Amino acid sequence: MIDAETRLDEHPDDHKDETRLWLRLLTCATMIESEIRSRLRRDFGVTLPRFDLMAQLEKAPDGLTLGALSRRMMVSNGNVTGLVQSLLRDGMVERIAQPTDRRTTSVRLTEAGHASFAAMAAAHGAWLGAMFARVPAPDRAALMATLAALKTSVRADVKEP
Amino acid sequence: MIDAETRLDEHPDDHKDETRLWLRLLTCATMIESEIRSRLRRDFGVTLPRFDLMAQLEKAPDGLTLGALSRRMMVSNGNVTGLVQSLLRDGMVERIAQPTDRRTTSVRLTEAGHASFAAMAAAHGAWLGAMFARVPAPDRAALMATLAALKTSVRADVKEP
DNA sequence: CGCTGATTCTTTAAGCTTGAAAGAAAGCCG
DNA sequence: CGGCTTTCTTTCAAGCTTAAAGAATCAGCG
Repeated sequence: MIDAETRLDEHPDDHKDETRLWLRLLTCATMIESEIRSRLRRDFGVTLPRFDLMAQLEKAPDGLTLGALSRRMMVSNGNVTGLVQSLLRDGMVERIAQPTDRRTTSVRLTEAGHASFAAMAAAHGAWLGAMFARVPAPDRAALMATLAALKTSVRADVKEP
Repeated sequence: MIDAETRLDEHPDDHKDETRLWLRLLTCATMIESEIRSRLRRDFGVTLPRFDLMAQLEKAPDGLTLGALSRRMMVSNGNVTGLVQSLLRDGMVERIAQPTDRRTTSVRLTEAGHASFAAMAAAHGAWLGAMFARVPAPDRAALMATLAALKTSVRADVKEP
């Protein structure tokens, strides 16, 4: 039993540590996301998914295809279809005719969309600044680096069968 | 303009750093959550919210009220009602008569629920172990600590007007 | 040219989620 | 005791989300 117990000390099979770490990460993300969601609704009458979509378009002045939006937002294709349709109704985004490939339809922010997003982005940044305020600057830098490593680690595991 | 520029160097008003940090945290959480969601569906035919609810009950052998479940899972009350109803139909949980307070209804895992959850939890732990495998152990410890600080920081900001 | 397969978007059904409102039950207090 | 507040659960509408299936287009190839 020495082998089993020795391995247990250093590489426990129950993965309790990883599970706790994951739950803590999830708790932080959920807390922040819930708070941002409710503030966006309260102060701007907008849902979080629509804000996220507009944020992607803000970073791409030439517009994005629905597929590109789907990949960047890490949501399904059909999801993006519905979000774009509702943003079209509200006049926040517009479609761009695509002569080269008629399967794709690109989308970009309208003037109204840019203006609306600018106001929300300012508040959004201020909220995050306040939420992170009590985390020391060096810890933030370390967090940024470790999360990059985690992203790489997860991606490697997902890609391998 | 010296004041403004000086302040900009040390406390930029756009909160770009905090926003990037938040987006990276969100990306990690979303990647892991999506992967776990699809594996739970593929291997066990169960949805992530139901797994989460069963995980809470597993940690509370005496059962939990719906309100306690709602707070621990950080979701709305009505959400828990629906999840419990569908788990009741599947025989995974059972209600406990509560003589002291007839407003509350406690819920706990059935035998079938315990057995079903045990199999899923083992796989769940193994998945997380693999996803975190490429993150060095010291970094994990630091991550754990910094996330605790972040949790405190966010909670403090949320509670204050 | 026509065929085949891949890509892209849309649609559909089922389930999840919130926020708000309603109802039931308990506790408090004059 | 009666009224008030709080707590807990449920219901409801609107919107989000996924997975899977379908439709349209493109690209390559015989």
